[in-house]
Amino acid sequence: MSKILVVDDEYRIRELIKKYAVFEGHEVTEATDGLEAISICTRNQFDLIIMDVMMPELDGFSACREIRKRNSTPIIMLSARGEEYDRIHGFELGIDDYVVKPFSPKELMMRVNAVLKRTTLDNGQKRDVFTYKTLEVDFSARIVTIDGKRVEMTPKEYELFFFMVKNKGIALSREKLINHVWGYDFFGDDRTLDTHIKLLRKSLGEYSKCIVTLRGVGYRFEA
Amino acid sequence: MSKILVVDDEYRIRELIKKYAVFEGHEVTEATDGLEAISICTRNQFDLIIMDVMMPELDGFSACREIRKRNSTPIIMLSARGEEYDRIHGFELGIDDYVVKPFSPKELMMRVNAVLKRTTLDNGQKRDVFTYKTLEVDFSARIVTIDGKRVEMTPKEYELFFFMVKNKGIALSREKLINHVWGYDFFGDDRTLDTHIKLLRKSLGEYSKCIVTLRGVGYRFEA
DNA sequence: TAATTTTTATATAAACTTTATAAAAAAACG
DNA sequence: CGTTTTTTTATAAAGTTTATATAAAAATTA
Repeated sequence: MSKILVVDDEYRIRELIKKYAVFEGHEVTEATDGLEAISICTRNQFDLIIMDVMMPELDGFSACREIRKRNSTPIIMLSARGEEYDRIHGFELGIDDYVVKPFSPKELMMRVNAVLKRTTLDNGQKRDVFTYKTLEVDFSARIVTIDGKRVEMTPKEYELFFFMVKNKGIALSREKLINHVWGYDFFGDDRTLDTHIKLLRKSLGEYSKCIVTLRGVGYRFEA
Repeated sequence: MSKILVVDDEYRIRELIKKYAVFEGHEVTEATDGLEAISICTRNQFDLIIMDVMMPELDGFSACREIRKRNSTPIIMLSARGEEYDRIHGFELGIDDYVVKPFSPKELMMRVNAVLKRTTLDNGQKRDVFTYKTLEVDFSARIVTIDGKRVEMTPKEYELFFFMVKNKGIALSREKLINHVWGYDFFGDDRTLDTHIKLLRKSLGEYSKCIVTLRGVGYRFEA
């Protein structure tokens, strides 16, 4: 059983999806446009969002972007054939899958279950995953992947990276980073952090630029 | 849960907003006019202010301006259709959003949540952001943007600017600025501050005029 | 012993301060 | 008042310092 948010301005579509999803044992919440979807998402945590691209008030892409600023709930997009092909296929927005309208409810449900399976652990708990383009950080499994390929990281690299990702968009002072990764009783060399940042950047390849140096302060992870 | 201040002279409107906001899990404080709003704001810190434009004693715009002199709490304005279109849409007062009266409580709540989400970090903490026209200073991220474009600043520029913005509208003596940015043990040249003010003004472009020279005293940031 | 972490040493790039000069404002003076 | 002098701030450029990146060696840990 998963909590699903269905976002579509057409009542008929919402009901159709709801019917099938409830039949599969899921709990469904509805929203009629992007604005409402965002509003609901700020108050509730869903396991999956099914969202139409074309909607009044606020379109699906914009809503998706807004929602992703807060959390990384999996999103399946519904779109008319040929509609915004690039944006759906691009990883920019971190869309997990898409279904072309008109769709067969059966096919949609297959995709829904596939996504849910990806984001659910064997023990039924939800995976805590951060996604940005082709970079995936699985906090539950302590696994980082780029383009689907596993990125090996040493314990210190993990700690440093996870802390930065968890605090993305926030300026982190060298002191804060050291205190968190090495502990408050670390009196080591000042270059230790640099070295680990260097190793981390090397591991991150093309995403190394996400770690921004804040001269005189520390570092910040941007995504 | 956020702390919201509702400012409107009509009891019915206040109660309506309060009912919905409390339902969404927020904590609501009420004020009946601009004067009272300012008074309350000097004693309390809110996460959001919902304020009517037309009020006795002191109108919403004036109150907004006064409040913004002290802090940059997000503000949503309520206005009758066609009322002061320019001032609401202009960035002058730094209004975050507006809703036309009569409004649907549902729509207002969506906008409330949208604004609150914008000002909340991933970790749930409030983002510390200052906004004036198209100038945005994100203290949490240590990022300055103008027209949405990033403005790169050196550490000293940041320190100087952040201190001035935090003390906007206040005359800051050269001594005070130097003590804060360079520390009390700085015995450098007197031109050092000038040079950094110059660099800062260059970075600020059109907003350079916000840094006013107070001959014989120091500088003041105006916004 | 291999993997990982820390330290050391050095390079490099960025940022800071000083110097010198120009410009502007205020004060002094006739 | 208008002009000159003094004081203060603005600006540009050169010189100096500092912070971080990087490589490699040493130490630690598993």
